[in-house]
Amino acid sequence: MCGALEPAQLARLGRQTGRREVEAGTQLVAAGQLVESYANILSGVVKLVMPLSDGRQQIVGLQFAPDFLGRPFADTSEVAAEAGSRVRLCVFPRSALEALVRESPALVHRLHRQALRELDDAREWMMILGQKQAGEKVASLLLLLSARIDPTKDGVSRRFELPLRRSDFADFLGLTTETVSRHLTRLRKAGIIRIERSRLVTIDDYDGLVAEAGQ
Amino acid sequence: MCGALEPAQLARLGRQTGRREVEAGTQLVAAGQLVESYANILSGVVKLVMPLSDGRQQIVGLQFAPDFLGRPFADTSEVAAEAGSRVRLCVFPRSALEALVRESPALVHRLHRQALRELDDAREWMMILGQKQAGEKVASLLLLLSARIDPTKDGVSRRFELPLRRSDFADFLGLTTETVSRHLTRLRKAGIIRIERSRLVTIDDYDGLVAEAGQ
DNA sequence: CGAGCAGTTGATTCGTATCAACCTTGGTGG
DNA sequence: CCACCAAGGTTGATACGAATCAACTGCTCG
Repeated sequence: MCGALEPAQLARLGRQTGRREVEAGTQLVAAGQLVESYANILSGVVKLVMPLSDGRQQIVGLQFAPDFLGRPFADTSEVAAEAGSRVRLCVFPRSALEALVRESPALVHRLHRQALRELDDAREWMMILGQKQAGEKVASLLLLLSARIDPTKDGVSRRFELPLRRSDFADFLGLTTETVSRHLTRLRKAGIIRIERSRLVTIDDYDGLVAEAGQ
Repeated sequence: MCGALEPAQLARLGRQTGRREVEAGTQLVAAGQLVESYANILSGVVKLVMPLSDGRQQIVGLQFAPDFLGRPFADTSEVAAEAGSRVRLCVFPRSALEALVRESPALVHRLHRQALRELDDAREWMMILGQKQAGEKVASLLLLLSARIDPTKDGVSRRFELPLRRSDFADFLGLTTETVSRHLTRLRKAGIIRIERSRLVTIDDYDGLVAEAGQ
């Protein structure tokens, strides 16, 4: 985010920001709560979760570095934010953001673009949730994670640590942990991926995985 | 949208706009196409559709009057727009919008707010697609339509014309037309709704419908 | 070493898709 | 005005995929 700011503004913001580092599972923002601060993600993955009163919940978005975290101009949002992995944040108060927004049109534009990107992501996942079956869903999520965890190398054969548990997969994909596990096993037995210690994934057959995801 | 403009800007925009009225089913924007014009919806319902190469498709949003239609600052969007009912539009060229945006921060803010609202809508539907079962999905969509088609009377016992076919219900909810039909019949036999000529719905038991939707 | 959580695997149930027949509605032309 | 037709919608029988319930394994941490 800070890329859109003037040096003077950056310096001013710097005086008001704080670093924060939290463990996986930490609740960053509760649902329906008015937020008094915003943050940029420096590293790690944040889950955006919508709970239903009976315990069911849906993960409606994942945010990676260097995404902006928070909801400017929001009355209230029914979305909670939770650290999916160990997360480092750069936090600053609501007032600081609002002051910057008043004087920097470029920043507003930047925030608008992120909102549009999140909208595209959300719609892509509506597609996956509504139309795809379990195997395609699991493959699609692996592809998403592989693309966003380490965007540097975007070639074939990747290896990365899953920032989510099986139950997070399930909550994202509208499945159960058992079904997620079965389909991961199926992909493993098909030689498309390898799994070590249940969290470390290697994609051996990238095109195969894309085919499994149904484009 | 025009509420955010100065009178002088409005007059200037007025000279460049045109009215357009289309039948249900008309393709307004094709998927993956760069749009050269924008529009405001004056009446009717527009479906936002994401197609998959094998024929499956997901409706990822519905837009009602007076929503803004189009995608400012978009590189390309994979979303197509199609008239769900007879639709009246107020169309204006891309250049007109861009000129206005350059000089009116209020307009940018307005567009940003709409994007955030659409994001909330999309996430709400991720929740419904991922977590709810067929009966809850159908009830939820009836509630959505009843709330947005005629926002004037928001009390109990409403009556309105569905702007969507059963197959649109299915594409929105990730179901088949048969399943949609079965659950509408179930709601009808339970005395919660009435259906005339398959398109005209009356909600007789609003609280019952909310309960069916699972909040 | 034992407790507890995460993950896997198996047996069964249940909800929705699929396939198929039929009904309804609205439009068209004789 | 009515017969016909096509598209949209409903209903029924069956198949299939994912949820559920349950047992078990492996890991991590006190």
